[in-house]
Amino acid sequence: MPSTSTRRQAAVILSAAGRKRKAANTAEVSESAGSPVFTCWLMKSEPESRFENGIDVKFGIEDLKALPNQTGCWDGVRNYQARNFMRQMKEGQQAFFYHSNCKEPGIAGVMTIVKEAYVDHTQFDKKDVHYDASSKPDNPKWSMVDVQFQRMMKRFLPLSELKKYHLQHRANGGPLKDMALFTRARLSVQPLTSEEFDFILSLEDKEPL
DNA sequence: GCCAACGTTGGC
DNA sequence: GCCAACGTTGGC
Repeated sequence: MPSTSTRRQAAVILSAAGRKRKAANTAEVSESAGSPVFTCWLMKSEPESRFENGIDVKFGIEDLKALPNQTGCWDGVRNYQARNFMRQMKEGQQAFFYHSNCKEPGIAGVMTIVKEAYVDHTQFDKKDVHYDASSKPDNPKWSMVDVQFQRMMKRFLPLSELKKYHLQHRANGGPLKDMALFTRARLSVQPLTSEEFDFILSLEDKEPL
């Protein structure tokens, strides 16, 4: 969790350049730097086999759980915004493990960030699906973090249910009205406000909508 | 398998 | 720096 105290009401913040801009949402805003500080995350991965250049890209929450120490590196992110969010992650923060591109998409469990961003070695590996010929070892483009399995959700939270809440909250107000999963659909690593995170956790104890 | 949304690339 | 073409994501 962040060492600086946070404000949750602030919607207008000051960028480093000193220009006023609107925060993406009512996320936490740091006292000092003036950029939004996110503390919770959602990370997507595919739990079902799919072959890319002859290589299976399947990696579901069960695969993470099966690794030594239930810990693995989140490699292969090749999108700048997703990468930048990973670079903001701090050790000890929590992230939802989201299952995408599968029969039942949704949130499967919770993991912990156990190592902050470092060079993703797969960008230099010609055999890797996510090899990037344009990235040079003296100036690597892509980063990854290490994540550790924390727990399964008490019940799987399907995208369809989250979407119902999102639509409801968009109409009448509520914590999921701006959730990145819906407003930034293709982003594979996304920030959640603590309000979004806590609300989603509260759904575990509710009946499916 | 379809295709909408959207990020990236590259010509100009 | 614009923007059309292209490629990818990911729900359905």
